[in-house]
Amino acid sequence: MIAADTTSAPLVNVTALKSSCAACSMHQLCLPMGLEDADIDRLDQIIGKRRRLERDEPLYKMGSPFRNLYAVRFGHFKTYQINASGEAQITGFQMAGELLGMDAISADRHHCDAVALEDSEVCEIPFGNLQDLFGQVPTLLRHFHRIMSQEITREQNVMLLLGNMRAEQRFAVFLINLSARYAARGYSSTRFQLRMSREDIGNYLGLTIESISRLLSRFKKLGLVQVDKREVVLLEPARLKAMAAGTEQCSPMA
Amino acid sequence: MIAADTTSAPLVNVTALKSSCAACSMHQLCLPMGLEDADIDRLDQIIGKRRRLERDEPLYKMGSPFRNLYAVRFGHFKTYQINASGEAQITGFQMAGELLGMDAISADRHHCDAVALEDSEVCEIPFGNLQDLFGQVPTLLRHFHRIMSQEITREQNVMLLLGNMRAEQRFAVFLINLSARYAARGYSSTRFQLRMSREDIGNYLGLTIESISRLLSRFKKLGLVQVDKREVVLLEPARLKAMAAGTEQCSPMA
DNA sequence: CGGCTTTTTGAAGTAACTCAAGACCTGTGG
DNA sequence: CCACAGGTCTTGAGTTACTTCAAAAAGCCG
Repeated sequence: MIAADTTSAPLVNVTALKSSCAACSMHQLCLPMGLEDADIDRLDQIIGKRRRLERDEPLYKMGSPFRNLYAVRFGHFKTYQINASGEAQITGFQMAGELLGMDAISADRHHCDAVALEDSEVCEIPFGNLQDLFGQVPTLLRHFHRIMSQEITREQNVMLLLGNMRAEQRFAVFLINLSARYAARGYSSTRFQLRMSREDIGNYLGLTIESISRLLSRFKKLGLVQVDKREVVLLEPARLKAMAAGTEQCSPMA
Repeated sequence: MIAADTTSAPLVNVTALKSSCAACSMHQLCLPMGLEDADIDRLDQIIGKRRRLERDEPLYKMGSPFRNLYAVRFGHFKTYQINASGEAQITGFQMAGELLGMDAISADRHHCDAVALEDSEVCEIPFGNLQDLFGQVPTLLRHFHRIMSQEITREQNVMLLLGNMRAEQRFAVFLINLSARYAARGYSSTRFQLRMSREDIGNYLGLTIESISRLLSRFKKLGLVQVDKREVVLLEPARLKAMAAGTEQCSPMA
């Protein structure tokens, strides 16, 4: 359907795919949030080309030089760090409207790898140009600070999760978090596809793939969720929320 | 020695304690890093009064309205989140030259508690004024972005630690991290005081106080460190670094 | 000193891991 | 279309790293 874009000549590609924030369905969640039309135009002018990625294709690698932030247009990504012994830790899953690459600002090099979980598209946002624009559009600057701050609080929440939650609570938090993010994008909050493997989920939550599988089975048996391959239905979101908050728990095989 | 300041009248206090970044020993690590003298002066003009805190005194609480960022002048702080079930997770320890409160920008409310670990002093940095200054001093803005980005990467490193390191590696990372930060401040990298309790360390590392105590005993027995109360000497920093990197490990009681 | 908190150490328990095997899916080529 | 190979997921059995519980030792401070 859209294969023509990817096979066309580069020049056409760049031109055809030049972004327009105003026309993008994500603009109320993304960088241009709250901007006036005139300012959105100015943002459009500095935003680079779109970039399409296949499943498993890296958007950037740890250590590569930092030039752009990326806004997810559609699809999903994961970001992960690799330690000295070669093991990975997934630090986040990103979906449409979310910004990638902010960890690279401090050292001018990317601090983690970002990989597409499915066929996806991003807008390249040349950071140098964005910085120039900050001086002219204070609203944009403020919103950018909010986005960075939000990333900080998101990570603090993950630290809380990894530092002192039991497996079932971690998993409930994970499901409820996805649910809320899909809801914010106009999708169902109770029925969605997991775009990542069980292994990715386990890695992100500091658990093994087997634990995730068992957790899913348990939640299924308890009537909390319905699962078919990667399709998930949250049957009892309220109880899941309570579990995520830590006010309710389910015994290990009631 | 400096008690006179705290007991003097408020007005005198504010005046006497008005900050001067140029004169501050931390200015090459803190917000004014890399600024020209003229710009440091402009920063000085917006920076609020200093605030002195006693051990265990809160700097801000979760949910309180966000007005200021804080730069630590001396002393140490911890920041922590409290979940619905009332348990805390320490998200960081801050020392001189480090910035507190960036997690509050996104929601205009503080997202965690910050508490002094010992008698400490901070500079209040009214965020509104700082934002005004960003438009006039681009260097300052860029450095601010670097600081926020650095906080993001720091937290990603903690996620890596909590998500897939064994207890001994976590603890080695913790010690090496403190060592490097003291070194950057001109203090010994091999001999320093732990400003936080064993319980705080355990909480931060996702371990129990008993585990920390056992780890310390083991490291002591292995000749890696010397410990007397809260005074720590790193006897084999190279091996500790290797453990932190994951390239070396010590068996559970060799 | 005496009461308090913090730290250490030991013994027992357990949540989650590892190992292992089989089921299930998915895509490829005959 | 089926067969088969390679990955992903599930389930079970046994192990273990860390926790929990408990008690004593050490430090702190009025």
